[in-house]
Amino acid sequence: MVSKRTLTNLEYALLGLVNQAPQTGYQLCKIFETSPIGHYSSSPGSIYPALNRLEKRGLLHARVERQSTMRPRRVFSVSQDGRHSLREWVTAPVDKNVLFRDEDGVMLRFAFMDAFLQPAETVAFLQQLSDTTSDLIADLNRHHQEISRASEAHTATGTLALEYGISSYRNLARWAKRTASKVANKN
Amino acid sequence: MVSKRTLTNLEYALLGLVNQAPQTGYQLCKIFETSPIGHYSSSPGSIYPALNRLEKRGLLHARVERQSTMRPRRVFSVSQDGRHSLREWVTAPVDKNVLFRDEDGVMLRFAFMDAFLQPAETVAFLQQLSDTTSDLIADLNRHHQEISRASEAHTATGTLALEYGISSYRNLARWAKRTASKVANKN
DNA sequence: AAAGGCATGTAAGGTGTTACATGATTGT
DNA sequence: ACAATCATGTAACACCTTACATGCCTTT
Repeated sequence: MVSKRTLTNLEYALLGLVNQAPQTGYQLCKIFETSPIGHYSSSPGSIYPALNRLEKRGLLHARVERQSTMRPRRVFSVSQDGRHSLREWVTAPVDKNVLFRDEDGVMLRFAFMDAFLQPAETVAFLQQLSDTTSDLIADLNRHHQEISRASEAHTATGTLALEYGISSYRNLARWAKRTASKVANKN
Repeated sequence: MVSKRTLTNLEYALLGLVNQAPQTGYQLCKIFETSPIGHYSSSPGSIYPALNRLEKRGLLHARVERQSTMRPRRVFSVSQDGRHSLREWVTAPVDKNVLFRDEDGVMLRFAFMDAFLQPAETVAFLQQLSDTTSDLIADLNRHHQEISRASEAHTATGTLALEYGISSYRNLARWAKRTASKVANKN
């Protein structure tokens, strides 16, 4: 049994990008700089160490070019184990607590999903996401009622911020349903 | 000139909560456990060290009860410096990059805002938030067009995830405007 | 007198951030 | 020859997470 340690979102993002096409660390840095993938700063200082970790764990394989020089160039590609890890990550159930604590991570999974899943499976994921989100909304509504009933030292803007949170998840649920139809109708 | 080091969101959250009412570390732990404030796990292992840091920097003051025993109890309240820090944090302009990288932090600022600002100032903040969000949406739309035009190795779900991001900021802009009216109409 | 909630803390480990350092290649 | 860009890496630092340890107080 391989070590079950889970990866960070950054590591999964790298794995997912390399899975789309083999890349060097520098190219991956550029992608993070120029595209809104995740909300990381993601400078070389985090990316190269992450790539090295992934290589050490055997999820990524590096083909070394310019080998003789002191500044070799490494082109990464995803190994079997890496693809397996990615698939497990992408297909994991959408847990309510995970959704609450790490919505970015859930969307990251979705973004890399179509390298692994059939449209029908993607639709199922979106349906599950929509359901879990509804559960979360119910929780937040309960909390909203509680702080309204007991007029605590809870501030006005505090309540309004909570309402934003709720509207935010409503938007997620709407998007998930809309997108599920889109994907389904493309066959 | 006092050290300008900025605090973490957790530290600001603690400062803001203690500003609403003096609290012990344990009570603050309970608040994080039972309410959807921020998306932290926020167990004792992060809260107590954070409180100690804030005390060391003179932003929080602890009144010690049960002093003679080996397990004293500390009730925290916010110092002048602490209130000043909070006010500066809350009233800082809404920067586009900050909004993109740390939306939670911006909403946290809003949640603690009414301890410091008049309704009119809160409305101004929301207006600024709405404008900055529109800028961000424009950026994301540009990026969306780019990846549509150049049909790269960009995946279908990747594009859909980007669309979620855009819808998400649209929802934020809507909320900001709606909430601005609400606050304005309450005088 | 035992249980459970109140209350505070430490230690190990991993990760992200910033800033810095360095070498290779390409274009002008 | 020089600058810009390609390309990789390290070091210091701070923070969060998890797990663990400990003691006080109230209720039964």
